Amino acid sequence: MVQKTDLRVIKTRKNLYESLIYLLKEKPFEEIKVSDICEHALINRSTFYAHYQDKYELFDSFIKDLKESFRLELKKNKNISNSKEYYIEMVKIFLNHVEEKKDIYFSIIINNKNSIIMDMIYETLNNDIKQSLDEDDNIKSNKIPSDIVTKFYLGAVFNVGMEWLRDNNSYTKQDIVNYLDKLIPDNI
Amino acid sequence: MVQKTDLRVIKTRKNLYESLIYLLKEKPFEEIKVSDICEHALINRSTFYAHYQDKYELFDSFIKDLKESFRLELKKNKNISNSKEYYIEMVKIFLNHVEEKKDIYFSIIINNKNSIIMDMIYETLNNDIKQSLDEDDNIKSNKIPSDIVTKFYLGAVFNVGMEWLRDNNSYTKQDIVNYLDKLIPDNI
DNA sequence: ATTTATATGTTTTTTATCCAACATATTTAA
DNA sequence: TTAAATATGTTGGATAAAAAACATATAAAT
Repeated sequence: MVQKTDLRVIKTRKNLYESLIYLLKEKPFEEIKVSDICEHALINRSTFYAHYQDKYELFDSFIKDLKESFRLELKKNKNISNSKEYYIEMVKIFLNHVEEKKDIYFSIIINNKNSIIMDMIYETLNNDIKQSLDEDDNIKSNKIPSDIVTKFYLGAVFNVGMEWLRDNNSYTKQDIVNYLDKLIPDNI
Repeated sequence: MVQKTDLRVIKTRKNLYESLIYLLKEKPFEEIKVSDICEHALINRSTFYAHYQDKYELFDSFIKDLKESFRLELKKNKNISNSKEYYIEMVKIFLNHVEEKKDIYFSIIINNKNSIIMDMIYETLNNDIKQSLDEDDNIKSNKIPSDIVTKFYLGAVFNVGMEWLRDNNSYTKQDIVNYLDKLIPDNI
């Protein structure tokens, strides 16, 4: 049995994350000092260094956790990977996730860490599909190789989602879902 | 020199307060268990009891702190106590304070702890006037005794503010300030 | 009425965090 | 360019909080 993390550790990390997000809304990442983060988080600086080497490591760790939470949400998608329903469900989860944490994503975007989000999300989605393909042995046979089909729709869905994330106002979540529903053929 | 409180203590109390407020939005005070508060605050129950006897003491302490923060804001009012400007400024500070913490006040109100707020605010305002009268030796002489005048306008302003707090939608802060401006004579 | 489950308090030991002080680096001002 | 001010890392000792276990009390279920 995996023994669970000390509550104090959980709170310390939580506070540091939240402090970082808070400060990212105020000023660019490069201008944020470790001492700022600690001060706002009510964490002693020595404690900071007990957890992270520097603010970069904190940021990485934060992104890693964000990824993990996204991954967990994706896990709820029970459809088979190369089906229309799978992609539609995937994009819904993605949009909900981003909406829920829009403060965070917005902060990351205005700090020009755009590519980090893209990498993070793409990798998570991609792994999800991989795993789902492995678990699922009865994939419909097809003229086009399954991994090609996968990449094709993943790329498509991912790019539409990213566009929605960047340009936050033009379309509702439902719009996006509807568009994708029309774009993806019923039987892949 | 007064040595400052350990950061850990500050955070523990902060977490417990926030947890209480959070839970007060979900269910009535009487239904909230100490264990609920701790669980949501990520605080060990034994730590809770190191700070407070029970949830009632936590609540009292919370109200006390609320009062203190209100008192500090009031201190910024530099006008002399028995002047129109003083009362107008006082009501502005009061309205701002309530607006800023409306989540909290709302929670307290729906839990029928209305009288606690009223007592707390009235007492704070009243003390502020007392102190301000003490500090200020050149109060304008007047036919009516100064303390009567004080109680009169304090009661008036307080009651209007309370009405605004109770009935949260009918008037804007500016409305209230305007009405009071008309109701209070220019030279008291 | 008796069992079962939840909640309340309390205690001891272990540990994460705080604090304070220091040396070193980096930035800003004179 | 040098001095002053901020920021970064590190350390050892003090302490608040966590964990785990226990006894008691209250509420819910049988």
